[in-house]
Amino acid sequence: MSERRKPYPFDQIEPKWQTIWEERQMFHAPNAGEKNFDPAKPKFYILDMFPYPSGAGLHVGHPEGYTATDIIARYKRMRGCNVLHPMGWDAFGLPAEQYAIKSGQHPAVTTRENVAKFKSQLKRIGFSYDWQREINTTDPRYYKWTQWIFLQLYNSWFNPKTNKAEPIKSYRGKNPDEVRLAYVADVPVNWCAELGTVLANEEVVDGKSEIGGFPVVRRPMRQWMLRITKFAQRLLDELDALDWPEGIKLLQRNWIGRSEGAEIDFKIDGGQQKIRVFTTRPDTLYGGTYMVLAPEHSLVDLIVTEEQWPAVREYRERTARKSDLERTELSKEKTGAFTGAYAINPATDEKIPIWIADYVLLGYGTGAIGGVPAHDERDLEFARKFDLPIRQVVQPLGGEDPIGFIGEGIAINSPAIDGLPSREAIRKITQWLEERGLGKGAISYKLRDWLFSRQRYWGEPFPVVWESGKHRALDESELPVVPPPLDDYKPTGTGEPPLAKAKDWIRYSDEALRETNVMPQWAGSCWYYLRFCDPQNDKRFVGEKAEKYWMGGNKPGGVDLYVGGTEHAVLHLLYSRFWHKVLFDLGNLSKPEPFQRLVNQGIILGEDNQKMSKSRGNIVNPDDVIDQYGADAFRCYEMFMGPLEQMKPWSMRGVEGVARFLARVWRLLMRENQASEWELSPAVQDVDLMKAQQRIVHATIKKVTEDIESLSFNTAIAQMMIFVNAFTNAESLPVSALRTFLILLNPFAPHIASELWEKLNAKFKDVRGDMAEQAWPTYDERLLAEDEVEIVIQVNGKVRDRMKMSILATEEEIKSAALENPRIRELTSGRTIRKVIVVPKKLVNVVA
RNA sequence: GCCGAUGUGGCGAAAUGGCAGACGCAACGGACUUAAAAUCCGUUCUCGCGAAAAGCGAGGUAUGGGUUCGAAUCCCAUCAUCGGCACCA
Repeated sequence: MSERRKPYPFDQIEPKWQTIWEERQMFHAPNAGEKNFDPAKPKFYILDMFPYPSGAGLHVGHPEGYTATDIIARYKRMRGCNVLHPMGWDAFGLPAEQYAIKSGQHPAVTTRENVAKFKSQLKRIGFSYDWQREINTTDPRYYKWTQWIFLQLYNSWFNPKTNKAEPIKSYRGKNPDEVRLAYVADVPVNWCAELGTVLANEEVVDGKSEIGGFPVVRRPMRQWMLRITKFAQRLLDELDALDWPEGIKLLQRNWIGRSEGAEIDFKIDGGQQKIRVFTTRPDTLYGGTYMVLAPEHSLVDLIVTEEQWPAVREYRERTARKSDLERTELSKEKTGAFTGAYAINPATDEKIPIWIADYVLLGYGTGAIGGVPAHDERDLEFARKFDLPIRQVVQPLGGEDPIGFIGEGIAINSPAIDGLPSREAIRKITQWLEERGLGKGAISYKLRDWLFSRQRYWGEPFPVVWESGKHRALDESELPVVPPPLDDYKPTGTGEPPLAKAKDWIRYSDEALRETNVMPQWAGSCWYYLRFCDPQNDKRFVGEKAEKYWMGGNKPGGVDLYVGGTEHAVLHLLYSRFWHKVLFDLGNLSKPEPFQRLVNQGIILGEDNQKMSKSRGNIVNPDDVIDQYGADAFRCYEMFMGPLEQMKPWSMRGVEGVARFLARVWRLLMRENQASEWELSPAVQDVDLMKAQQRIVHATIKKVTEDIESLSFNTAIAQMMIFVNAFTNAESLPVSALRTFLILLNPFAPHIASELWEKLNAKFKDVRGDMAEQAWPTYDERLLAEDEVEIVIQVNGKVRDRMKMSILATEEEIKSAALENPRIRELTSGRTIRKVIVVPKKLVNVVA
């Protein structure tokens, strides 16, 4: 790099202040009982989504949200809050392990290196994290409690009567293993051969693994599951009171996917069994001309006839081989097989054929449907393909084609409900079914139970052992369960977890073997915000008092502001809420929700307006930016780019512009003497402010304060630029105005603000203390007001002239002044003035 | 296909019912300099009438309509881009 002279010595002052902050531990937030804890201060918990420390290091997208939260954190401290602003590492899981496998090093080693790199990068940006609270999900002192939470899930059940999680002891049924919130099931899972593990539905995108983009196939395996579906209704309802973007709430609602309808039992013709179906349109029951089971449905084996057996078996094998991708790609063409069996439509008492088809999913509803081809697109397509009868039972209100009509209309050909509009028909037929014991109203959710085990090495081991084919949870006292130091931790590829290779480790006792699956990546991040409240506690996952204090307040959610990317809208944010509710129900937490306010930062694109990626070569590394322009410029540019939540492209020119602004701030106070040393400018004097100066000082306080509160950092910076432009070239610079300005600047550019503050302190004795200890200034609305304002005069909405009026002028005075204005008179002459609208202090509109 | 977000100068953007383009970038001109960089000052939406400047007029916030004295902002329709879901019965 050329030895261009730096516009101001950021390369010296930035490390200097970072060292001072660290030495004095200025951003440590004391808990109750610690020294310097002030119970009079209100708490403010502001949280970033902690990163996966990948090998690539930080890119400029990470610090966008982090800078926003840091500004708020520093601002809130100056406003007298006790601010919890922590950082940690989400270091278990697939990305870390894939990287380790690629680089040939043990994940523990690469994780340690990556954490060190991320931490040093974050420190260079000057974030005011309380590093005493740093946590790492791969630390046994941390994952001990992740395992402990798993035990809480294992040892509890969801009581539908109380609508709460309760200790398993309160369960009165025979087999508690059927209701535990953590349970084992043989289920068709998303198996990714390349990654050697199963994945959660949420981790599969378009039939490929979210990480790596490898093919994923369906395959039945014995897995640990978490009964999140029991909480579907609460996860839905309790969204309402959260201050989250509506879009994110909607994503979660859609993911949970609640539908109201009915469950209806169809008798099998000539058999004892019943097949239960779920439908949102029980009013179309009379139109049910056939029935479809999911190919994997357990009743298929029992009902299939001799002659149809080969065709059914062939079809089932074919669908089982299909990956999710194929199943959706081939969705245009319906497939299926006839079982040879018949069911009785409970409304019409007609015999209808039972088919299997892969457009019916085992995991949703009851895994079976009554086919109503006239009023369902998919059923219609299926019926046409296989030549099944189509019977209209809903009459559209408009002139639409009744066949394939899926909207609401009037029930026809349905004796029990003929003539009723759809909604009423639904109510009536549901009642009709209930009276006859044929069905009942029901609610179904798209949300599935959470597949919680992974066949990998780099994750939390389960605190579970197996004894004569049965699982048993370990006692709390046996935690943490530490994984063995395996040399060969690569996935086996067979579905057997790598931990199975540790022959000594898995032998728990003569009778018992350890569970060899590990928990998924999301486990550690599900509760890390709780651990931050009390990270050193080795008696409890979080101390009661600490949790009450930091997660307290009068809203349902504990964290006051949570900033992170939209990509976690349904994964992390849903899982966290689920765990939180379980822990809350069991009496371990004081609030039902983790995060009160959520803000998503937008993605930062490369200079070419494309998503940053290695292959495009458009990645910007924060270290390079800081080398050239300094951390303060980096921070300010990240915020000046545009609204926080918006997607926006990076621009090095833009960084330069912001760096110029900071250099102007520096030179406003400092000048270079003949020995090329920086010294305080003689223009800085202890003098009173002129009226115009006072006005701009107070306008800047107002704008910056309000903009920080509304997270509009870009316009806050613009206002500070206006301030500097206004004071540049002033003959004398009142020290009080500069002090106020530096306080406002401090959350954005803390290094330069601290340094200049120190320079002022060295010469002027008017104020004591460090920059970071100063109180946030307040503004006086009276000092903002000008004596005179310019008022725009419009004729028919078009600006025709302006005039200066006293701020005190009445509406009447403004009106007559406008009408007397010669230009306006000229323009309105010969016309009748019909109306005059006066907006005080702003404008007059003459309607002629 | 369904749901959601966004659309304003050469570029990032501001203004959320009252002067469109604050602030910054870029470009151009000037000052300083032997020169350059840096810095400081100024100009820059489009078209028309002015020799030119000042000035004046008209148009302009994706497109077409509407509400209103007044619309980037509210309503309806269309188009484009981005994101999510996608046989969920």
